[in-house]
Amino acid sequence: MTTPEDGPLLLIDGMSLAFRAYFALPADLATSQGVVTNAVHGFCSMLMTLVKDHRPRRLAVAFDLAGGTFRDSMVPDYKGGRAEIPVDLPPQFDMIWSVLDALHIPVLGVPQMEADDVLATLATESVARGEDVIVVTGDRDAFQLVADPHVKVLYNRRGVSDYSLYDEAGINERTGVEPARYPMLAALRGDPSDNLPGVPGVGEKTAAKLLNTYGDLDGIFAHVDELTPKLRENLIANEALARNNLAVMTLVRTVPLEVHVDDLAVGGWNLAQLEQVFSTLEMQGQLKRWQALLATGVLGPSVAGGDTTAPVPDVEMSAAPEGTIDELSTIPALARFLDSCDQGILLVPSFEGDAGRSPLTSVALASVSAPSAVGIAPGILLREGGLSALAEACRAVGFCGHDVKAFLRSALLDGIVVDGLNLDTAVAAYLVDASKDATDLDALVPFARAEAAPADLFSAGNGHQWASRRIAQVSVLVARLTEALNELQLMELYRTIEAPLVSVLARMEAVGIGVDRAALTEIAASLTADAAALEAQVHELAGHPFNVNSTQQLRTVLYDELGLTPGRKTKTGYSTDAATLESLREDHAIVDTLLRYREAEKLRSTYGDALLAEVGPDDRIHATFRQTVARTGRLSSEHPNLHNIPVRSEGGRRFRTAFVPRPGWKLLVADYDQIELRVIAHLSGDAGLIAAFSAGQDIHRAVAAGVYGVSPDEVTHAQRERAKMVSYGLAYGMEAFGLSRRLGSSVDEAKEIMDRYFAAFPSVQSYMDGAVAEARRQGFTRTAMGRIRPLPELNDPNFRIRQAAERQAMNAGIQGLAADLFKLALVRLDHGLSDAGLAARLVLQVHDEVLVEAPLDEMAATEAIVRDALIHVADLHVPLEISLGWGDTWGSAKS
DNA sequence: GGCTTCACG
DNA sequence: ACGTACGTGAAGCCT
Repeated sequence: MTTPEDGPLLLIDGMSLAFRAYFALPADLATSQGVVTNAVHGFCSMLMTLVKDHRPRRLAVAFDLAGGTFRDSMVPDYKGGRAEIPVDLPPQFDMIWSVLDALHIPVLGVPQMEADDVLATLATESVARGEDVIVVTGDRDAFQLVADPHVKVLYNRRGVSDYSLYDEAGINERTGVEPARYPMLAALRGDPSDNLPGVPGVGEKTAAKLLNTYGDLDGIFAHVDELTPKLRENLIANEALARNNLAVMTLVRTVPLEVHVDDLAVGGWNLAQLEQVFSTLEMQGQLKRWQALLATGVLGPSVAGGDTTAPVPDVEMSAAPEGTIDELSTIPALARFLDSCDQGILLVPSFEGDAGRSPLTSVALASVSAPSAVGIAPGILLREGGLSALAEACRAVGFCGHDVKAFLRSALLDGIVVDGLNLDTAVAAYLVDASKDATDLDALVPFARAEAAPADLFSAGNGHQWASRRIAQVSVLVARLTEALNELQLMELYRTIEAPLVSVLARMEAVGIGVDRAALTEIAASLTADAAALEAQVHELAGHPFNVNSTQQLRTVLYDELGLTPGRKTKTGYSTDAATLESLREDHAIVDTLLRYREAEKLRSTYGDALLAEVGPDDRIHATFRQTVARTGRLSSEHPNLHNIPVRSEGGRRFRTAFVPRPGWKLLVADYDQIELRVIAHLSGDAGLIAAFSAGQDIHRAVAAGVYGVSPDEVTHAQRERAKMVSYGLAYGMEAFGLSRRLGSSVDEAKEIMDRYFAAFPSVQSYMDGAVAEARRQGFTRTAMGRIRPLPELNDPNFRIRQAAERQAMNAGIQGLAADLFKLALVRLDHGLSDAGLAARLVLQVHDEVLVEAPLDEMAATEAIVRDALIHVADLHVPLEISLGWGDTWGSAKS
């Protein structure tokens, strides 16, 4: 057996192996997020087989670099006619590099050179030292290397396991000529895979015969007169072609490399890194197999020190067309740079602290057409006039960036409006797959290597290298996501709703909502007092003090010490939630006090001091609205969350009186009436529901009448309430059990009610069934406005998970379309106000509700615009209606 | 960082 | 036999 000490140099053409692997394995080999990894799987398996079978002492993998090669200028349409590279493949090159990184296997690539040229150079260097070489490739060009007895070619015909190992005799047998003459053979007969035309009338057999008779092209052309007239004519007419072909086919053995054979010794792999890479790729099986293989020592020792990260000597990779980073320290320099960005601007801002709320540190810029030339505009320059130059350029040529809302917001704080957003890669990634964190650039392009930056910047740690990497990532994403949006038919949704919404939200965040500090302080103080008093009472009733906020301690007190009957169990023990406590209310006085304490404490801790702490020096709260988190397409709010300000309880509602308009202005509050139920009516096309909505009936009363078989005016209050619960429960895919709990009735009774609902409104049931079936068929749901939501769990082996996914499938089209409509309404509203030249402005949105503040003399115009924007947002089978009111606080405006 | 609870639509 | 209504964000406890 060969040992590492005398094993060969194994040189792998990574590109051709990756291609073979890609086409050999099914494209459904993917991560749970749908990232296709079939080529990575195949490549890793092939690599493992190679290592096992050949025990290389040295090892390297070469790739072609993007940007073409010197041969492109030698042949018209070189390698033309090849199938397009599938979109799923290029991202997998990055993943393969990461695996190789962790294995400490050098990855080589030289601009303008093909992988085989690099391999030929290293093979030549190695044989000069008398060492054995095996070149692994799917490209026949490499046959010429076997001319040296130390070199063999492992030729991959197709698939992952169909190999032939050729030595000199093997090449002779296969091609009819000796290896050194193979390029001449190909030059004469042409090479279909490189799109090289051959000499007419000269095929494989004739070419071989000629070469074996006359030795080489010179020999052939010196003796053309000995050939048959037809052949002679063809050869003479195509001499230039044949000679050019030969030049193309001949591998370059003198590629200038910074690594040499001695740098290619195996060893130095990093298990922790490998674990990390395979875990990201969700390739646990490969990890296990590699762990076992590495333990045998075939790839040498691991990196010294165990898990330290030693950089792979991929020296040649950094010889890629070098990126530049220029600090644009003057306005003219910035202007010059912007002028060069005539195809659009890539933009990556960085902030001193929280994005959008703190000053800009700098903005990294690049032209879409030349992303490796990065310009950094420092914050100082931007604040001293640079920002308006940048904004002007953005408007003129358009710009792309990742999560740009914070940048827009920040510019607004300096009074600059930045228009011209072309592609926000975070928003686009969210549309493509809302189930992953679209803001995490490193997760979206985990394996993309930045265009190499000058080495000194890598060590300088001044942030420029980071910015340059970001620009490179965004550049990759812009291309990929534009394609993905088109492919998934999401581009219209992006253009008409999501992209304009970015600016609308930025403006709304920058404006913020007014807060009456004094009122808020008072509410908080009174709740603090309430909570303290109630806590004391709870301690009294328990007989001793304890931390009431600790569910663990509370469990002990209620169920062990006081002997109350426990109900539902959670993962960690008996539940103490409100529903459970409600059922124990009669059993002990402590329960009621506890519930009141919980409410006061919740309000105090979440909306008291916490909200107060968010109020800025301008007496306003500037929350952040996130456009890329909610899987259904809704927005979310954070820092603080203004989407859950209390309204249902008397005590909590008081907080809404602390939200106020600008002094002297009025606050308009408008919300859709039952938008989700109207969406259900529209989507299902149910005649009964549509008739009820169209007639402007009280929908819950109408539903109750249908369910209970009475006329609308006979419906009791209780029946109406029940109907309401059924209607909303339906939108969530609720089952009889859930309904019974909420109605406080038996499951049978709940079942009966649901049956009657579906009997009265039959199209609703078929819509729900259809939604699930469609989602299962496609793997995702799609709203009427095109928004998709992947639901891979519909095929989960676990019944519970599968059922949850079915409920999500039922809900996604409903909540999703409601979200689409509302977002579009927000855009229309915002644009309506500015088109009318009003000072009135959006200050807040809460899923189906908008708050607008307006000067007194704009109230009428504002109201008209809001009504129109919301009501006429889309033409559904049912009318959309809103409730609208004005006031001096959020609390009083909402009727 | 996971868990529980609870505020909203 | 299982769990049981969708979607968020935040606070506080505990490991």
